[in-house]
Amino acid sequence: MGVTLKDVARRAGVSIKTVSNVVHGYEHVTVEMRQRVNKALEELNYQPNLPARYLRQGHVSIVALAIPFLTNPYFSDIGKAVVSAANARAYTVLIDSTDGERAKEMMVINGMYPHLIDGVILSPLALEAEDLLSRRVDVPIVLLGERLFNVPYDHVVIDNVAAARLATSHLISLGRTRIAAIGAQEISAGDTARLRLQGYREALTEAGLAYNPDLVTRSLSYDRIDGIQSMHQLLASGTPPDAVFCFNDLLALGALRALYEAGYRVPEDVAVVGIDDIKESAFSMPSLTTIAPNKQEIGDLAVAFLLDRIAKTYTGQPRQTQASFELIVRESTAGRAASPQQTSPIVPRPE
Amino acid sequence: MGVTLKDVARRAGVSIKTVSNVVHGYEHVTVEMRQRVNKALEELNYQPNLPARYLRQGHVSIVALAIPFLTNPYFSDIGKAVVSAANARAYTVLIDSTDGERAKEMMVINGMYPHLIDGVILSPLALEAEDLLSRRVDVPIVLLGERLFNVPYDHVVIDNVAAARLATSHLISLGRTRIAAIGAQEISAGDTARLRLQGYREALTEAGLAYNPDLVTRSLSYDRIDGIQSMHQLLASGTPPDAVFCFNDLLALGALRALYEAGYRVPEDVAVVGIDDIKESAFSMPSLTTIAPNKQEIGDLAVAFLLDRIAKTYTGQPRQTQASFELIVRESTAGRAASPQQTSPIVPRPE
DNA sequence: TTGAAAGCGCTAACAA
DNA sequence: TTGTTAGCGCTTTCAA
Repeated sequence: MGVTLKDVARRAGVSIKTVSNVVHGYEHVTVEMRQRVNKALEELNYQPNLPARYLRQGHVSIVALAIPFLTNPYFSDIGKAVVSAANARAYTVLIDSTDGERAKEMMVINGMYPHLIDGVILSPLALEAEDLLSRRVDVPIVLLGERLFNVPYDHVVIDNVAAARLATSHLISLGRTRIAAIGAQEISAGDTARLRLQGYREALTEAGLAYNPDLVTRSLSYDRIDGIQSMHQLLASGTPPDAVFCFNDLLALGALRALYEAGYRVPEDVAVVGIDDIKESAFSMPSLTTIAPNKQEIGDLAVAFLLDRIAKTYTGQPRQTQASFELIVRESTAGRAASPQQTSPIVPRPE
Repeated sequence: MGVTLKDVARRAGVSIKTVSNVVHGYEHVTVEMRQRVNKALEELNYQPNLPARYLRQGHVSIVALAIPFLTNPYFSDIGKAVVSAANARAYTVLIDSTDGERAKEMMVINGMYPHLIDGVILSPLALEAEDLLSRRVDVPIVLLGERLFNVPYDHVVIDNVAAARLATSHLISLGRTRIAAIGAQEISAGDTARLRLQGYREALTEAGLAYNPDLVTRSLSYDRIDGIQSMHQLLASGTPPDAVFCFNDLLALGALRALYEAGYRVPEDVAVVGIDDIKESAFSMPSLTTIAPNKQEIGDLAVAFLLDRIAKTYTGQPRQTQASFELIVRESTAGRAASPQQTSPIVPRPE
């Protein structure tokens, strides 16, 4: 196997403990000892055996991040944010994708890597509240996203109602009146859709516009293809909308694609807004106006909550925090006047 | 801490070994014993302590995958492929991003997670051959991509020269003669650019077209923004190209964006081809013709090579394999006649 | 300031 | 078929 403390100790002619002390930067070691040990360490290229250390210490300084899809740019952005937040606190992140399957999410919450991680940050898609309530392992969990609020775990979200209201209001401010919504879902599927639909309706009401169910399409998943289908459906209906609020960027990019296929001009004929601010949205044709959640803030908050729980620095009631977001106006609503990749953030008005 | 084998043994009134036998599905255990143990296992919700097992066994059934950028869709696709290949062989994957920084790549090859992983699949960007040659740890490594061929490690690639030749030939077959190339690099930066440029030139020569350096642009990185800049540069030059071969999809998507900004029609005025087949390319406007490397095959091969090395099933000379690839023709070269996404049923468009 | 020894939870060799 | 025990490499008392 590898080089052990024992090997180093023998080489340096000292005890194991002394080597361990040097490795850990323990203060009270004579300079001469320290030099001798460091020399042996270097010569033998000692690498600590982490499993052994973990076995002894009982914790591992690793957290898992479980997201539905690694290849969804929103989630890979979140992944990046979590990794950087965790690294800043000397934690390693093990990234896992659940494919939105309940079975995999169950494995995540019920100790997929027993004793190999100190905690989990989970963005659930299929899990039900009872799954979380009946779990038998006690590894700390922090939840991300708009599902499972009635469950005793720390949770990081954005204010979806406010975000949707801001997006819709922006379309209204352009003078649009037939504003469609893409991405509604049956109640059972989750809360994201419900909250965003609520924000959409609130903005309409506030502006004195009637809510028209014919302008709202449903889709099970939130991928580009769903946006394409929904948009085609809206265009095929009697009177096409003059604006669309899509419940995420991938849907919006699909909608742009469908409008392109059908020969509509964006934003002249139809203005489009999304939510997520994935990188691609700054480069689509036209570039996409969107709500940008502060992803780094989401990562920072989630890691902070989780490490609190792990260290038992905080043992109180479950906390729920909302990360900030902003509207980024691009060509899909402002036309070519908007500089494509530049951001012109509009901060939501305080509640 | 958690529930241990000892706890279970006490509960079931048997020895630790018997419990261990049951946990591992050892054959020679009486039914009655097995039942008693399973009951205790269930009641106590036993979770094996992996670090302890690893310490004992000396290996961990985990491999690391180190890619430059998690948020680059090509690499997240590769990540997905590697994870599925590894899972199929009962291995867990720890995904890491190096940001293309030499320091981080050095950490990866020099035992970032000592004893916590059995091997590494690395897609190097900044590392030099000597870095790999002088490393002192002996964790198996498999290399991905077009760098560092003169180094004694297993390596999975695609035939870049052939791929570039195919892409360029496709443009030639459309009758284009002023074919530009976006993504060339100084020699030092790596081999991808050199090989793809070589394939481009071979295709030109084969067709009796002259190589024109003015039609070749350089870019340090391969992001959308680089494609935008290069394309603008080409358009600003005296006579604009009638086709462009971009050295990856992100460059090509940037080029599409620049053509859109400048008011050119694709493919009528300028045809565009990329390499990578990231998901977004099927949905861009127009959708992007591209070379699709078989990413699952890349993942399968890399994992197979690595597990061979870990198990010492293979200890011979370093192996180098080329994964297959294919040309996917979409709108950016075939026009609206091409079906935009191979997979999707598109609702017919009015006019 | 340094050393000796116990023990983390597990598996494997050996005994019964 | 089941039990006992040693030891993986480390950290942590406790002594010296």
